[in-house]
Amino acid sequence: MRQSQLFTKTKKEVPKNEVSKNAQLLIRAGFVHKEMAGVYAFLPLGLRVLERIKGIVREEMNALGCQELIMTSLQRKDLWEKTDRWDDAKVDVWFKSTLKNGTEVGLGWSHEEQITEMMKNYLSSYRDLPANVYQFQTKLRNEIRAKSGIMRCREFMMKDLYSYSRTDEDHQKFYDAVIAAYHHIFERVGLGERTFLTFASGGAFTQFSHEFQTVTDAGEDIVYLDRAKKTAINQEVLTDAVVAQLGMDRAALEEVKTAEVGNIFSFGGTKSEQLGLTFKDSDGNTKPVILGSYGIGITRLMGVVVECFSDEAGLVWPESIAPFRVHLLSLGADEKASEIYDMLVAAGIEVLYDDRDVRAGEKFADSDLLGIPYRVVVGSRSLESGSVEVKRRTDTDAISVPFGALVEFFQK
RNA sequence: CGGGCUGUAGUAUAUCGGCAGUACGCGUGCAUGGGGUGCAUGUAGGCCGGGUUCGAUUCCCGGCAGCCCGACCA
Repeated sequence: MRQSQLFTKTKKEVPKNEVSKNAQLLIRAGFVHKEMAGVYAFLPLGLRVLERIKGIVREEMNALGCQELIMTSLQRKDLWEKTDRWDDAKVDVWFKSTLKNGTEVGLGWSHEEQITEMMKNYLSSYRDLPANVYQFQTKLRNEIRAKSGIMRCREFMMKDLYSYSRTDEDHQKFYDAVIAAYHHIFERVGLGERTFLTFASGGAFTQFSHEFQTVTDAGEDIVYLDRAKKTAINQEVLTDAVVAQLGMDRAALEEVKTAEVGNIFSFGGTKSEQLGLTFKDSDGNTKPVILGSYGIGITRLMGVVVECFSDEAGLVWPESIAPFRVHLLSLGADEKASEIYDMLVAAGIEVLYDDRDVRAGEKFADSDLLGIPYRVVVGSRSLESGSVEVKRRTDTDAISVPFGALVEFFQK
């Protein structure tokens, strides 16, 4: 894409009243627009990052044999009454509205009830199981206090997966496979080393749920980390008994601040019974479907990446989720730069080409702010030497690559 | 939901109970052209409502909005 055609602009000033690092940088770089507290629009560059994260998650979900669908934001009241979660006293994040005919509807803050109710239409025999479905959906939650930029919003993108299994054993097997897939996802977005499987409250259904917690000061959770085991215990369930049960040594646990990027739950058959989701097993008996739920906050994940990798000059995107792979800068060498741009694009490399008529300093500063992994500079020096300067966003020095070797450089 | 702070051009900020200033941005011109360049010039502002006052952007009250701390957070 030619940068002269990108409608967004960068800003030098940090937005007033915006303390969170991720929001400051994403707004300055033109990745997001803040509509109101906890509500952000994703602009072209931000959307590209979001889509790349979704792409990785989608690949991993599909590899588990999950099927993608999308539910609705408007939800029926009667569904939520079945599990006693319509009452504002029970769930305090509801946005609710009323149809013209007086019918009350809820705006989806979660889709467990709705999706499970729908699945009743399709799951009636053990032959229909297992079934695993997921979606990327905008969740609407009336948070009392939105904060931390895009990390805790009233409107945000979540991937939620629901598993329907025949037996506890089948369920457990899939649950473990999801854990492995989640590790893989966080690895791929660059957060693998600092993301830990964490034992957390299981609510009414099981003793523990599992969270994926990423170490960052921008987080809201406190977990106790066993680095050797790559697992942690959320402060909310930390007791001597729990530490002993999990075979950890309390003295070895390290207290760290983290952000929750994923959360997975086993519901057993309880929720299915509440909702009437049963199946006929091969022995002729009617049994509740065993249910699991698995979430990843896509927009929050993007915020956490920003928090973890950015520096004083701006954003730093891991290659796997960067909006573009290459940022091509023309310094008064538009003809040659355009030629290189066409060549790279033809080779299938995603390039943002800064073809604007602005000062070199501004181009460099913007390039650092946008955080695209590779910067390629074409200028008078290039024209003399027949090569371009290539620099990684995370490096301080550039290397020289001949014009003819450039495509190959980015293809490996 | 408890507590605290704040609302001045598109953005970031200053001043003041009596003509609202600066920087960035945006427009124009000239110069410049490898780390947000220089000079000149133009553009644009007091969140909303009420009160006090000769006069309110400033003081008071209410509303709305934003930020922070805590609580909350399948």
